[in-house]
Formats: sequence, structure tokens, C-alpha cells
Amino acid sequence: MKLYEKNAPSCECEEIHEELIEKRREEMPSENTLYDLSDFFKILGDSTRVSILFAIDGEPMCVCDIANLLGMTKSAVSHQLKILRQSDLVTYRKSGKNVFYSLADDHVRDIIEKALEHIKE
Amino acid sequence: MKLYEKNAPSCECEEIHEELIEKRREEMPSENTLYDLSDFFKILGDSTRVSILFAIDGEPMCVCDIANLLGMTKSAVSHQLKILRQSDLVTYRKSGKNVFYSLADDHVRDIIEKALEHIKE
DNA sequence: AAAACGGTTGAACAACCGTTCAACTAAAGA
DNA sequence: TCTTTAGTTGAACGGTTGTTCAACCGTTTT
Repeated sequence: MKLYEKNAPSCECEEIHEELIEKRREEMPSENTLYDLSDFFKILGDSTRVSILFAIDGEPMCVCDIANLLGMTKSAVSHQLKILRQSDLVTYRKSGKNVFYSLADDHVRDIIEKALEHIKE
Repeated sequence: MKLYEKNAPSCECEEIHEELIEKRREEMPSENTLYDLSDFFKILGDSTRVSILFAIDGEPMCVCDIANLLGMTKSAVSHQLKILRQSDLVTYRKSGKNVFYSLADDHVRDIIEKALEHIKE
């Protein structure tokens, strides 16, 4: 079948709805967008990072207090903060020996809020 | 607001700001909620699963067509569909030898839409 | 009935990821 | 200056996870 050979390394099915697939393919986001999107969700897909975001929501907190709040070591928290920093989800401000972290913007808060609504069903 | 920063020139790990931590702790979601939330995002934190959700958005698709669209094996797609099923993100309808999958509800679409807005900055 | 097909599933393997540990830097106090 | 403290970082370990492979099931076709 020609249709089969067109999509070489795919599944081994015989009956393929070629028109539908092409139509859907055109409507799909770009591969890069899909990766960016899943990478973003990957950041939120860890309870420690989500907890940190809730912790610093409203009031900035230093690493030590976050660690105490979550019952974790400074190191573990710092590692996760680095990831949140690199994803631009948090900002920080140095003050003496301390580093105060806060939410980068309200965008993330909205998404988390919507997700909270979703899981409460 | 500034109360914390005012009398907190240092955040010592032995001398913790109990009041702030306690206040934040009370405002935090329950541990279970935090796990549910991160588990939900974990589902979306995979490009294959996100791609599947986009694929079946609007029109139901059978496993074979999804596999062809994404250039993956039926098995790999089926494994991910199982995860999406167990998370109630998709529903399915059997029709002869085929199984047609579709989005469970519009909730997820909204969240993905918001996330798309976020990453486009 | 037997063969073919769409789809599912479990085991295995490799890649990924989060915490721990130890060493390190920068800032503050003595 | 020397010590202490807040925070960062890299390596390593153990658990998680996504794909592959092979076998399997239910439905349709011959």
C-alpha cells in the first residue's frame, strides 16, 4: 500500500485514514511548541517545586525558611529553585547572606488555579 | 508584608521565623492536594501525551491513526493512552476492531491553552 | 475454522530525575 | 583575620519512566 509506505517508521496498520491524519497534522502545533509545552508542565510535575511555588506565593521567602516549611534540606530546595529560576518561574533578590525568592508573574498562578479546579471533581 | 523583611536581616537555620512559616503552612494546600496537583502536571509533562491530546482534540481518532500521525508504534501510543485513560483525560469508544479516543472534557483544553499563552513570551 | 488485524499488556532496558552528601563561595560578625 | 552562616553546586545513588519487543486478546474476514 502506498499510504503505508508514506509514513515509513510508523505503525504497521493496514487501514489508515489518510485524509484525517493530514488534516490533523496541519492543525497540530509545531514540534518545538509541543516540546516547550511538555517541558513547562514537567517543571510543575514535581510536588517539591509546586510546594515551593505555593510557599512563596504572596510573600517572598528565603531558602532556609522554605526548607523548614517543607521539611527538606537547604540543598534539595536550592536544587529545585535553580530549576524554577532557569524556567523563569521565580525571581530572587539577594539581601546580605539571604536570597529571597518570589513568583515571577501571575501567569503560573492562574494555571495552577485552573488545575486545582480540575482535580477537585 | 514587609514585616518579615524588616526584622529579618538574617535567616538562620537554627533561629527560624516560626511565625511566618506557621502562617504560610496554614495557607498551604494539603499534602494530598499538592501530590494530586503535581501528578496531574506530570501527565502533561510528556510530549507524546500532549501530542496525543492535540491529535484527538475536536475529532476522535483510533490508535492506529494516532500512531501514524505521531510516527510512533501502536504499542507506545497505547501505553500512553492507558495513562491518559487512568487520569480521566481521555475517553474511548470501541467500534469493531477499532478504539476511538477523544478528550474527556474541555477543562484540560483550557489549561493547555493558558500554558501555550505563557510559553509564548 | 483459521487467518488477519487493531489494540492491549508485561517484562526488560536505557535514559532521566530528585535527593543526599560533601565541598565550595560569599557575606557578616568577632 | 578567622569563624560562622546562607546558599550553591557537582557527583553519585536509587527510584521513576518511556519505548521496545514479544505475546496475547477480541473482532472481522476469508
